Amino acid sequence: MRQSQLFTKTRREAPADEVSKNAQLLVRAGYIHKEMAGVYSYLPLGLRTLNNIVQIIREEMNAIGGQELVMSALQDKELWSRTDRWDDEKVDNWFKTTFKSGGETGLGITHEEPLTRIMTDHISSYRDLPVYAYQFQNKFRNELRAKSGIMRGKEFMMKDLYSFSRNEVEHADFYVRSREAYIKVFERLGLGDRTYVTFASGGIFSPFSEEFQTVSDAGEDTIYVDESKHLAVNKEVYTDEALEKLGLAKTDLVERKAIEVGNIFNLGTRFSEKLGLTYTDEAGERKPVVMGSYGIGPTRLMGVLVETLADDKGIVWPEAVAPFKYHLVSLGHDGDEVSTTADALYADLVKAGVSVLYDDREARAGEKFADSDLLGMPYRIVVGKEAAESGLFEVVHRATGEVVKKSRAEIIG
RNA sequence: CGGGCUGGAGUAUGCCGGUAGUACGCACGCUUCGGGUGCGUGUAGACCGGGUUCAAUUCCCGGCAGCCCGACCA
Repeated sequence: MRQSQLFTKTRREAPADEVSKNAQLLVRAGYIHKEMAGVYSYLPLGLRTLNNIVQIIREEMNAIGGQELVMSALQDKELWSRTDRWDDEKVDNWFKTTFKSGGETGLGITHEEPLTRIMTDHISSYRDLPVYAYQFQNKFRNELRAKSGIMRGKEFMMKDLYSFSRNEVEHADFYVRSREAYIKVFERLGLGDRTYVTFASGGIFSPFSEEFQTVSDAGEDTIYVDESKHLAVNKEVYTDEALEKLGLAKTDLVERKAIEVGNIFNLGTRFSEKLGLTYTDEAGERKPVVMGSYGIGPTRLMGVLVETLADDKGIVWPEAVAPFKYHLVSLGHDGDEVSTTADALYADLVKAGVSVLYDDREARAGEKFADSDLLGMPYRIVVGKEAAESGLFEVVHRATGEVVKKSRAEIIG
């Protein structure tokens, strides 16, 4: 993509109404636009990044048998009443509204209920199980206080997968596989080293659950990390009982601030019993389906990546999620030899299918470099006089600043 | 939800009870061209409602919006 055609522009100064690093940088770089407190739009560069994150998660969910679908945002009050999760006394962060024809609806905060009901149409025999279904969708939660930029919004994207199994054994098998899949996701995103499987409270669902916590000073949670075992315990369940269950010793644990980037829950038969999701087993006996739910927040992850990897010059994307692999920066002017060389290289890269953002704007080198640092592509290819003459291009690694000279063929290769 | 703060050109800000200043941006011209070049000209602004006052962007009240701390976060 030619940067001269990109409608978003960078800003020299951070917006006054943002304090979090992720929002400041993403707004300055033109990745996102703030609509309201806790509500952000994703602009072209931001969407490309988000889509890359989504694709990694999608691949890993598919790899463990997940089937993608998408459910409605508008929710059926009657359905949620059956599980006692409609009443404001029970769940207080609904965005509720009314139909012109009368009656209430709400914007989806999560999707256990609708998916369980969908499954009642399709599951009736043990032969129909197990089923693993997931979606990427914006969730709406009427938080009293949005904060931390895109890491905690009122509208945010979530990947939510739900498992439907015959029994606890089958469920436990998938639960373990989902945990492994999550670990792969965070590794691919470049967050593997600092993301810990974390023992936590199960909330309303069960006594315990597992979270995936990424260590970051911008985090809201406090966890206790065993670095050698790469495990952690959330402060909320930092008890002798929990530590014993995990085989962790207090003396091996260090306190860290962290942000929750994923979680996995055992749901048991709580939803299937209330909503009538049963199947007939081999013996002809009707049984409730055993469920689990598994969430990851792609938009939050995007914020976490900025928080943990950015430096004082701007964003630093891991290659796996960057909107473009290369930022081709031309220092030429008015069709001179330098810009002709850059144009030719750009054409070759596009032809070869290489992901590249081409800064073909009429601007000074300093401004272009500053913008390039801010935008955070993994590699910058600089085309100046030297490159035009020698045919060797400076390829600068954004994260380390390391410079390597490469020929056109080597870059495309 | 409790506590605190803020609201002015597109953005970021200084001052102020009486003609709203600066920087960046943007437009035009010249200049410059490997880390936000320099100069000139132009462009553009007080959240909404009420009150006090001769006079309110400024002070007071209410609303709305935003930010921070805490609480909450299935």
